[in-house]
Order: sequence, then C-alpha cells, then structure tokens
Amino acid sequence: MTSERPRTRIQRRNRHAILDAALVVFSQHGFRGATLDQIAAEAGLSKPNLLYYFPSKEAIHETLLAGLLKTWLDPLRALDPAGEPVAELLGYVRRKLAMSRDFPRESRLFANEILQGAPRIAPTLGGELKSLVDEKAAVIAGWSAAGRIADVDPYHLIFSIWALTQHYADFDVQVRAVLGEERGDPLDGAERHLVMLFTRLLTP
Amino acid sequence: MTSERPRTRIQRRNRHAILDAALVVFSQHGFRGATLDQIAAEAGLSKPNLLYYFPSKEAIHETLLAGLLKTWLDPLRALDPAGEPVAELLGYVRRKLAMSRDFPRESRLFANEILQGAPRIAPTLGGELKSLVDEKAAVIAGWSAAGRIADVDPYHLIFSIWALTQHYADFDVQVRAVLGEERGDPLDGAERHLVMLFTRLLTP
DNA sequence: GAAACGTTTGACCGGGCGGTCAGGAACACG
DNA sequence: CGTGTTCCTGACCGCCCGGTCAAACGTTTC
Repeated sequence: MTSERPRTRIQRRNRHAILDAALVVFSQHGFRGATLDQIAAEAGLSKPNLLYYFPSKEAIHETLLAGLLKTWLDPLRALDPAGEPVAELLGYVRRKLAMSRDFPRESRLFANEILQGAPRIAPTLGGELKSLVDEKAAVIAGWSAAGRIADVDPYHLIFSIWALTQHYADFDVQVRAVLGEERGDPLDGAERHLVMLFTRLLTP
Repeated sequence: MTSERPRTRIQRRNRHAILDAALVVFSQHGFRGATLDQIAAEAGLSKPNLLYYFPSKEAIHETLLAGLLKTWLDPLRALDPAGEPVAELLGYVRRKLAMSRDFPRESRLFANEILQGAPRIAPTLGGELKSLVDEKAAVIAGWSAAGRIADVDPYHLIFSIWALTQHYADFDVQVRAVLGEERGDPLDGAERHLVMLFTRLLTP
C-alpha cells in the first residue's frame, strides 16, 4: 500500500485538509453521492490540486476508511480480560458512545459503507474485525460461564452495543426530530439510559 | 400529491415492477448513487419507459418513501395501551425484528435517507413520526409510573428498540461477516437475545 | 379495418462528473 | 540572484447521467 509519509509541512497541511473535507462530504452523501468539486470547495482547494495529492476519488475514500478502522476498533481492543466484567463492558459502552458524540461523521461514513454492502472493506470485516470480535467474545463467554455476568450470547451482546451507541450518531436527525429542540443533548439522556440498560442486562 | 390510481392492468404491473426495482437499487446505492439505467435494467424496462410512468427519478423515490412510512410505523401503532405492558413491548420488538427479516431493503432505504440528513422526509419526522412517538411514550411513561414496568426513559426505550432491531437489516453484511457462515440465520439468535434483553430491562 | 388511444423505444441533448495536461507561481537552496 | 523542485491552476476531455421527443408499435372499440 502507498504509505509514504508526507515530507513537507505544506503537504501535511493539505492532505489533512483534504481528508477532513472528504470526511464531511462522504459521510453526508456516500461515496457515489459525493463529488470532487464539493470536497475541493470544502477543503478550500482547486479540484486539480486535490488530484495532485491523491491519485483519485477512490484513493481519498480508501485512505479515510483505512485510517478510520483503527480508531474505530480501539474501544473494543481496550476491553480488559483481567478487569471487573460489568465495569469493563460498561466502560466499552461509554467509550463507544463517546465516539458517537465526538466523531459522528466517522460513524456515518462507516454506516454508509456497510449499508451499501461494504464493497471496499468486506475483506477487513471478515478478517481483522472478525478475529478481534472472536477474541473478545471468548472473553465475555468466559465471564458468562464463570457466573460473573448474566448468561448472554457474546456476539449479540457486542452487536447490541454497536447498534445502541452508533444509532445516536447515524440516526441523529431522527433522534433530534423526535425529541424536539427543548431537551438538552440527546447523548446525555442516552448515556444514562444505556448504563442502566446494560447494568440490568449484565448483572447476574 | 399525485394520487391517481392506475387504470389498466398493464399500468399497475409496470408501476409495481418499477417501484420494486427502484427499492432494490435505491436501498443499495442511496438516491444519488442509483441511476435510472440501473432501475430500468432491474425492472426489465427501457429508461424512457420508466419516465412514461413516473415524471422523474425524484418522483420514484418519493413514492417509495411515502408508501414505506405507513408500513414502517404500523408496528408501533399496534402497541396497545390496554394490554399487558411487558408483553406489549416484547410484541413490538418482535414485530420490528420481523420487519428487518422480511423487509431489509425497506429498512436500508430508510436508513440511507436518515443518514443523509433526511432531506426528503424531515417534515414527516418532526410531524407524523414525532406525534406518534409522543403518544406512545406517554403510554409507556404511564406504565412506568404505575410500576408495571421498570423505570425507563420511554423515548430512549423506543430508540433502543429501533436501533437493536434495524441493526440486523442495515448492518447485515457486518453481522454475517463477524458471525461467519457456519451459524444459522443471525435473526434467530437475535430474537432470543433481544427477548431476553428487554425482559430483563423491563420487568420491574 | 380504420380510427383512437395507450404503450414502447432509439436517438438525442445539455450538464455535470472524474480525471488530464501544459504551463505558471511559489519556494528551497546554492 | 539563478536554478531546480514543489505546488497550483485554467482549460479541456470523454463519459455518464437525468430527461426529452418524435415516431413506431399494440390494443381496444366501433
């Protein structure tokens, strides 16, 4: 893969600006819905200049996804087999929810990719993602068998955490439309609710 | 709105074929990502013939969304204030999960629309959807106050049901990639898991 | 069978798209 | 200051997209 680090400061700045702009545009319109002109405008650059730094639209998208996947899986990697089970899982929920709060565009970029059949990251899903989940699922299954948490299917537990936390980023518009403008940040209520939900679910 | 019913049988057949094909294509590629040629090919018609039955690409999409929203909200409408609270809510979960099983493309069409900021159904979200949810949230809050179910935020409870059930349709590729091909239908495991989850959450 | 109407299509159009290219501007370094 | 290198851009290209249209084809009706 092309992993040459940017040499000059101007390169770093512009590549960064492009990826930032691309994240905004791709996450809102999806890959096909986004245009290079939009990204260029958002980045404050000309379209040919974009293609000076990246060989193609595809390449920008791929770079974005590759960078995303690492940070996206970190919260799960941090799940400590040696920790207190319920606290560990609640910590995972909180970290994941924090990502929905702090990186909603990353979440939507990912959701867009999966929705469209994951054409560009299918191998990663069946490879890196699957083996990480397998590993952590085994840990959870161990906790379950030892009676330290309630008896739950570890895979569906993980899916539940993903679904419940990412929902607040991906379906943000709907959440806000339903809650109206009065209430405070939906994410605050969500955190209380989810901590309660998983506490009730997991304590034996 | 254009609500003239199709007169002849050939009209009904072709309009239906177009909407069917459009659902397949729109749900996979999103509005901008889909092309009339794709829809026409999927429907087995020529592109100009598509535009004989619908005035524009937009019109096809709108027709699809309008028809979708009704069926999409029916499971929530069926929530009976007079029923037994836990059973009612579990029934809602099951109906919603059945929709993910039977109409995954409808779910993805909806998800695509929300992800992109709901440009075409924002009014409906703040109107029809909000008032329905408000109504049912009041019912659930009543059950909560009466001690017939545990003390939960009714809005976030409803969000949780949406998130957990739709996840299996919208993120189907990811779910299957993680679970591998061995296991049976993910939806079977999901149903057991979700029934357990909501039983634990809701019983006082 | 001919008129009248509903249905289908090939050919076409203007605009927007991803991408190219030749050359100019800005900078680094002696 | 000169020169090599990096950075940037206007103009352009070919393709694809949504949509149009005139004409042909089918079907019904009398």
